[in-house]
Amino acid sequence: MSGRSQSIADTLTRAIIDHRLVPGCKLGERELAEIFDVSRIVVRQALIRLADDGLAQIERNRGAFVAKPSMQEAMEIYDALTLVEQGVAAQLSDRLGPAGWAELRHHVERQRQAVAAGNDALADVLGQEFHTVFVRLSRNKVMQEIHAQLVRRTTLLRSLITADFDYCNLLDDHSRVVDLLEKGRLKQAMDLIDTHHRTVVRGYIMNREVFPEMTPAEALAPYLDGTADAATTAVPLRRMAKSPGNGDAATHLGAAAHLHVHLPKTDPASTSRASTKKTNRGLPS
Amino acid sequence: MSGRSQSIADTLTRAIIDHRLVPGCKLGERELAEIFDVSRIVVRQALIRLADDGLAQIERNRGAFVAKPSMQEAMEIYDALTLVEQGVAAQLSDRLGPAGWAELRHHVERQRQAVAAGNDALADVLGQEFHTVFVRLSRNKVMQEIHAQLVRRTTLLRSLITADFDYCNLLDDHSRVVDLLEKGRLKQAMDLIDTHHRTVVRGYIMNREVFPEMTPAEALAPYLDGTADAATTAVPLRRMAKSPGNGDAATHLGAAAHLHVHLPKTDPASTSRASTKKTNRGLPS
DNA sequence: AACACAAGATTGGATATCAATCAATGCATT
DNA sequence: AATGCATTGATTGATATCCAATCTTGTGTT
Repeated sequence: MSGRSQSIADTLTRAIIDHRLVPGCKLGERELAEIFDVSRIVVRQALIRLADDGLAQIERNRGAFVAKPSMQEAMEIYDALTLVEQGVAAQLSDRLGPAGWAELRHHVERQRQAVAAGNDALADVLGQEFHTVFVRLSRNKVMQEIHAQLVRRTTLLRSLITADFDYCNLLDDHSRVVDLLEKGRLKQAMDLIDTHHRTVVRGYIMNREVFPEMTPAEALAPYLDGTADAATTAVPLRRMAKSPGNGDAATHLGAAAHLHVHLPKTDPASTSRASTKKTNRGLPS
Repeated sequence: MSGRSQSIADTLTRAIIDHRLVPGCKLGERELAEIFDVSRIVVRQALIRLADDGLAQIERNRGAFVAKPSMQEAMEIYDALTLVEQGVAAQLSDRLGPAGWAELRHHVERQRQAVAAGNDALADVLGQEFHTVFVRLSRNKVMQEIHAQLVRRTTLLRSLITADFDYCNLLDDHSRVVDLLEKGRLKQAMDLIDTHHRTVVRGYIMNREVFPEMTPAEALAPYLDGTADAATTAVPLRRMAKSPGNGDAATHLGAAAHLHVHLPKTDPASTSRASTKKTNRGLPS
């Protein structure tokens, strides 16, 4: 459909929701232009798209940075997401046919099998996807796009927080929501959706200072080389599971990695490198 | 915050929601660059913003056009708007304090006075604003932005349709929604919001072919000259009221105005000039 | 140590240029 | 006359280069 700037925006979006580009990371025009081998103008257009999507923030004469939402904004994003999904739930409880309910059940079942098989990465993806499938069944493309944007922003948020979830409960929620809706117990289903998201947010502990573990060039490398399937090589979903051993991710790329993060002038030594240790990189769903 | 491209995007947005730039109208880069006295690149960035907002559509190697949503998309936009406002209503019924209710009542009262005074233009604006104020009281900026975008798109839709509303009922709806919500009758309030929007949509008769009455240069002229307050000179809200006399708008700018609209190859004589006569240019609220 | 000033770097934007693509025109053919 | 085809023109997508404004940094002075 569109040209280079859209595909670059897509790549950047992907890198951000994969947590390869973390909030605060500077997205320099010249640097990205070299990485993607395009002119600065195309990069600028891509950055405008990211900013419109809420994933980047452009400061006049200072450049673009990966968005670093405040705790307030995080709450608002989750509130909006809850509102949208509750509304969709209300629509589906009226209008959804048997095929739709079957698709939802099938999806939940696939996730359950992934969990049983210990395939946490797949379970994460399916857990995310459930919400997308849910909204898609509303057959409202406008709503889908709004929801997808909110989901992208919640995914960005997870770069900023140290989470502490009970995954089993969250997984069961999906199943229970489908059950309640199909039985026409809309009110309970909506309450459960609310609780579902509140559970996620309550587990959030924002540590606003995030240190990138790689330069943009390193972060974007997996998405660039030709026809390589990004899904296999690029997604670094390293789930820490229950063993809070020291994250290897922080070290195997080397402490020598440049810190391309925009920080206020607070003394950088006070926030020790140890604070970057994530207790959880999984995706709540 | 941002530079020229944002302000140009704002101006174009304004012109579109004022119905000075109608769906299908070509937004040529070179033409706009001359009008705004900037380079094509800045115009392109502005057009990207418009496209992200759903107000323009960019076709590769063909250029940008004011968006021309299908009937399907129109329904989806209104569904999404209903969903959002119902959700906000649910939140407000729980959380809104006395000051909030007072603000809503005050706003309704202002609109009522405007109607009583026969100031239809002001009543239109206030009617639009009610929905914005309503959502603002949720104190959720993310939701506000989503809602504002949907409202812009509904406003765009009104360039495409021949409407047939009962304005008195629509005005009363606002008042009744506030009453119902404050009394805690959430369900009824949500139904009324649904009915409110359905009433608007049901009045829609889309005539997909819209003919611009002026060139982009003419359409944008009022927004350009320096410090002139656009609100006074630029908004051409010519309400046809109950007298369906032939719209003067179609003639006083001259039939010689260039037709800068993108049309399929259907013979242009079949859709006679008379079909552009609008029976209503007012804003349902 | 605090402040002021100068140098460097980055962004925002203009201009000129080029290739690719689409639309329209005109011509030839049936 | 109508249809089909090729050329021409116009517009977009994109690049390179250049310049002004602004921000950051580093140095020097008090």
